[in-house]
Amino acid sequence: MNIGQAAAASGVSAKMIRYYESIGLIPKTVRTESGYRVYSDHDVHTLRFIRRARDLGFSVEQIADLVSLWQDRERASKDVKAIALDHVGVLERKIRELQEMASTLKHLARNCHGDSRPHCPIIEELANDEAAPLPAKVDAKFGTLGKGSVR
Amino acid sequence: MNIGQAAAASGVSAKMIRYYESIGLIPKTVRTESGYRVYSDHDVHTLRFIRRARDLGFSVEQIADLVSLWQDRERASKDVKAIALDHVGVLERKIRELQEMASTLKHLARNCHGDSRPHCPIIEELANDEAAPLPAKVDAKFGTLGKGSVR
DNA sequence: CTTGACCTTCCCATGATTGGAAGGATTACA
DNA sequence: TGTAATCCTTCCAATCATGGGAAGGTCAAG
Repeated sequence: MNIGQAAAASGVSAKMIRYYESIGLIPKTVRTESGYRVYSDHDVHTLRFIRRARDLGFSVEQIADLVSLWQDRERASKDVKAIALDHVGVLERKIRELQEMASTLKHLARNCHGDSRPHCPIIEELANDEAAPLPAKVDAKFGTLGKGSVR
Repeated sequence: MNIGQAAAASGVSAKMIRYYESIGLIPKTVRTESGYRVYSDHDVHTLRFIRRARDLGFSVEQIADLVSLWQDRERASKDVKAIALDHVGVLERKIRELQEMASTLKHLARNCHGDSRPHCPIIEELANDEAAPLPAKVDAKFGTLGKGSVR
């Protein structure tokens, strides 16, 4: 099957399939005479594995590890579990960080009349030179608020 | 004061101060004869405002809006509140998304022995072709799991 | 006057993903 | 068979906020 069909069957875009190939996450595929990539059901299965791992927020680097453990029938389950739990830790730290932001903002918003007058605790807090610095940022993975989806 | 001192006083790195200037978030500063940027206490105050907004996860675009509302003494507090609440919504969606990932993973990890044997429900779930697709991803801001800190 | 600490601009990298251009291949239909 | 639509290919650029580093100018202390 062609890359478009593999994309549809796996839920990974054709663009990303080529990208994953280029960085070595998946091996180079067979090509037709005219250069089209050809995928098997097995390849699609691998792509689905990758997509599911992405859906769980694993980085491509971690996915590479997971794929190789997946393909190693002798793997120790503790190696997989370690990657998963490490990732859970990262996720939970990030969640806490976002929760702090949200609760601070909700608190400020609750005290803001939200009318046409200028008085606004939100702005005042941002402008407050005495404000306690927010807790030091974890070396949080999860970049900043870009446009991408987490997928 | 020089950019390095302004950076130390505001908590915004010199690199980022130059960047904010280049994108127009802050105005171009006065320069010394030799080209050094010169900052006043007022500039530092603005930089602190920006840093606090960043700490709350606002995008540079939103910060530009917040800064101009801050400087508008006639602003309506509802305009500020709208930005804040919009951001709270984004934060909360993201939190929910991460919580789903974490809880799925914790559930899987709980059922993984984590020993030297190969059996591992985590890998099996990732490889499971019947797996229900995860809920459609929100057009989540907050990119993927990159290296950056949130700051 | 030298040394070291600063400053300047410019380019590059990050991570995952999308967009698009230019051009070749395949397919469907009249 | 001709042609148009739809695929595919590679390559380059942009995203977002940030940091790294090079090459070179400036300044202050010794």
